[in-house]
Amino acid sequence: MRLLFNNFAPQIIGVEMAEKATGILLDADYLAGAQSVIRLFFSTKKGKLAVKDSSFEPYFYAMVSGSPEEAAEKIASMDFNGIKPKRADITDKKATPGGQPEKVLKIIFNSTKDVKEAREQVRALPFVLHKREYDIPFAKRYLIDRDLEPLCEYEIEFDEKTMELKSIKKKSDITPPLRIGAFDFETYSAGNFSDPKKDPVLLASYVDDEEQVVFSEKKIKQKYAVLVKDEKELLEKLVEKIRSKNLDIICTYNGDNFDFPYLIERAKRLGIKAGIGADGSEPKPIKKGLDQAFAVKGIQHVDAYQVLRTLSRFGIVNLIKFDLESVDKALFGEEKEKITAEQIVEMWRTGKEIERLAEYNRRDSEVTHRLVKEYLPVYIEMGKLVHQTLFDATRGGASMLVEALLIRESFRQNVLVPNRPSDQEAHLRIMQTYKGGFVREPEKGLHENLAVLDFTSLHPTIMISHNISPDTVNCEHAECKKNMSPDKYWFCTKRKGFISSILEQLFSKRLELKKEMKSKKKESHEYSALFARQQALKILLNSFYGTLGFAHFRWYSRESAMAVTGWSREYVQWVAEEADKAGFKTIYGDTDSSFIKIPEGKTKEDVQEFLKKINSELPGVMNLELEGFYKRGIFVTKKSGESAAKKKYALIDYSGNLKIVGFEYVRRDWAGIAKETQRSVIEAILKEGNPEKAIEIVKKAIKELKEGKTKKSELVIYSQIKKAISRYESIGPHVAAAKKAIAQGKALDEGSMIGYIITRAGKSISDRAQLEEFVAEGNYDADYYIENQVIPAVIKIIRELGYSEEDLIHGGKQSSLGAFG
DNA sequence: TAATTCGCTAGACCGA
DNA sequence: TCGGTCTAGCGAA
Repeated sequence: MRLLFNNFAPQIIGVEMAEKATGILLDADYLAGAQSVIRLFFSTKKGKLAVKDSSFEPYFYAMVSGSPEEAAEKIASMDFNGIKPKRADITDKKATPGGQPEKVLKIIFNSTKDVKEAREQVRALPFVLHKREYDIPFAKRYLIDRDLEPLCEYEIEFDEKTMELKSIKKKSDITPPLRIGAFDFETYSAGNFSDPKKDPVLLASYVDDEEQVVFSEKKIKQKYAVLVKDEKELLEKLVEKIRSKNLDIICTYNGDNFDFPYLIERAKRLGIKAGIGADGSEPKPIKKGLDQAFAVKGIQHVDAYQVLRTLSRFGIVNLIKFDLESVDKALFGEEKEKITAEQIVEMWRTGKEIERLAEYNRRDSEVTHRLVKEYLPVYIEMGKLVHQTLFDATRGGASMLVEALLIRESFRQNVLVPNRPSDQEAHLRIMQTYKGGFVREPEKGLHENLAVLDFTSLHPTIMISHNISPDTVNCEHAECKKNMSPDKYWFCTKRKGFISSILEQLFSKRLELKKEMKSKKKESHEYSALFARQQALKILLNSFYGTLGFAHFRWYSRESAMAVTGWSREYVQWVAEEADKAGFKTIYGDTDSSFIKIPEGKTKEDVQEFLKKINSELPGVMNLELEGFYKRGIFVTKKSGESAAKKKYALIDYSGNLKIVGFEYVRRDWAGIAKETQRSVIEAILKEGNPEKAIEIVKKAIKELKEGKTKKSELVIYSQIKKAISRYESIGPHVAAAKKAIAQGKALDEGSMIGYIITRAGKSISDRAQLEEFVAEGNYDADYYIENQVIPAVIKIIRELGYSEEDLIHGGKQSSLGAFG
C-alpha cells in the first residue's frame, strides 16, 4: 500500500492492481489545475492514505426559458472568454421542496476555476433565468453528492499505481479512537508581543497520550526536556516529532492566529520546511473573513480556542476569560501558573527558573490536549450529522452547520438549493426586524413556594407542531388557514415542510438517544458516546430558529421566524392564564417559561396535575415541563422608576441551591467585590431570611474598600473591545484603558478582553481606568467602587426589604422585617 | 465569513 | 453643573 506518510515500508503487490484499505475519512480537498481532481484522506492503521477521484466534475445548475434541450446544446458548444463547458446535461430537479421536477441544466466544467469564471456569463445569457448551486465548494459538493460522512470508517478499493479510487463503502458509523497530539510555543518578545519576523521560538512542547516533550536549546532538568542546539533544530525536532506520530488531529490553543503562523514564518526565516502535513506540505492559511484558520494536509487541525468560543456561544460552557489559565480553572478546577510575556523573557535571559518556564510550556500543551479530548466527541458527532470535516465543524457558526445539513438534505430530496441573497437583499432584510418572545413584568419583591414551568425546546417544537418551514408559508389550500399564526401567516397542513420535517427527525432522534442513555451506566463509554450525539443534536436543533431570521441565510423566511415567536408568545401567555385560572399566581415569565406561586392550600401534586392538563391540550410534540420547585425567590425594581426589572431574579430551591439570573453577579463587566457582595446579600436573604446579616455584609465590604484593603483581583472589571479602536464614538473606560495600554506597547485590538481597574488619578471614570496589569495593589478609587459598584449592586435588593442606602452607610434600623411575615 | 429579539445599565457626550 | 440622549456591552431566552 502506498501511503503518503507512514511508519512502514511501502508494500508492492505486483499482480493485483487494486488495493484495499480500511480507514477513517478525515478530509477531502481537490487538486486545482486544468482538471479539478478530488482527493480523499483516510486514516488507516498503517498511516495516512490519500486517494484521488477524477470522475467527479465541477458543475452548477441553470434554469432556462424555452427548450432546455436547445439551451443545453447551445451552452455546451459555447466559449466563455476561452472557457468551454465540458457538457450540459438535462436533469430533473425540483425548484422548491413542494414543487414538481422540472428540466434544469446541469452545466459541467473541467475545473472549479472555469465554473467561477463562466458562471456569471452563463447567467447573463438571455434565455437563462436563474443560476443555482454555483457557490458550493467542490470538495463539500463531492461529500454531499457521494453521500460520504467524514469521521466514519470506510472500506475502499483503489488502483495502486494511480491511487485512483475504485470503490468506497461505509463500514461503520462509529468513529474509532483518533490519534491526538498538541503543541505549543513560548516565544521571545521585546515588548508585550512577539514578532515572528525577528523574535525566536524559545521553547516548544508536544503532548499526546503517550509522551510529553519540551524542546529547548538551554539545559533543563526535567525528564521531559530534549536539548537542541539552536532554534532551527528545535523546530526541526518538533516537526519530526509531529510527523513520527502519524496524527489524526493536531491541536493548538489559538494556533489559527498564533502558533501556526509563527511556525511558518520562523521556518521560512531559518530556511527549513515545516512540513507536518501528511504529504509533507506546510500548514496552510485559510481565510475566514477577517480571521484566518490553519489547515494541515491529511490531519485535522482543531484549535481548542475556537472550539471553546463556539461552545461558549451555545452556552455549553460558561467562560469569562479565554486564556488557558482561566479556562483550565473554570473547566477542570486546576490552578495553572500564569507567566507573562515579560517574565518569559526574563526567565529565559537569566536562565533562572527555566524549569518553571519549561513546565509552563508543557502544561499549555497538556491542557490543550485535554480540552480537545474533552470536547471533541460532540464535534465528531456534529461533523457526521452535517457531513463536514472536523476542521469545518469546529469553526462553523450556527448558520454554517444548519446550511450544510440542509444542502445535503436538498440533494437527497432532489431539490435545488436556494441562492444566498445579494448584499443589497441582505441589507433590506436586516432593516426588517420582527417581534420576539414575550417577557412578563415580574411581581416585584420576595415570594415563597414557587414552581418554574417551561416548554421543552420551545422553538423547535413549535416549528415541528405547526409545520413551520419557508416552503409551507401561505399554501394554496383554504383549509390550511386553520393553522394560522398570530401574524396571519398560515402553514400547510397537507404536506410536511422541508425544514420542519428535518427538525422532526432530529428531534425524535434525540429523544431516542436520551432514552437509550438511561439504560447505560453514566461512566460507560457508550453513555459518553450517546451524550455527545444528543448534545450535537441539541446544538443543531436550537440553531434552526435563529437562522430563519438571519439575513444571509439561504432559507431565510421572516414569515416563518415571525410565526415561531408569535406562537411562542401566544402559548406562554395561555399557560399563564390557565395557571391563574387553576388557582396559581403567575409572577413572571420569559419567552418559554412561567413562574407560578403555589398558594396556601395547593401542593406540588397540584402543579403536576396542572402540567398534565396543559400537555393534554398542547399540539404535536410541544411539551410543558417542570423546571423545578423553589422555596423562595426575589425580584427587584429597575434602577429608576417603580417597575420591576425583567431578566433579573434569584431563586433558592429546597436543597439550598441558589440560582442567580441576570443580576450583576453573573456579569463580567462588574467588579468582583460588587458581585461577591451581591451574592452574599442574596444568599443571606433567600437562604437564611436574614436581612440584618445582608446589611452587615455590605457594610463590611464598604469598610474594606475605604481602608484600602480590597485586593486588586476583586476590583477588575472586564469588557471587550468589540470593534477597531479608532471606530469608537464614545470612549468608555475599557476603551480608554486599552488606548493607554496600547501607547505603552501592549498588543490590544478588536476582540481583546480588557480587564481594568478604576484608579485615583484622573477626572472622568475613563481617565482613571487602567489596565489591570499596570495597576499596583492598593491603587484604586474607593469611592468609585463603593458608589458605582457595591451600592448599585445591592441597593435594589436591600430596598426590597425595607432598608435604605442610609442604612448601609450609617447605623441602620434594627427593626425586624415584615417581608417574610 | 455572518443565528434571533428583549431588556438592563453605565458612562460618555452634549446643550443649556 | 445638570439632565436628557446616545453608544456600548452583556446577559436571558
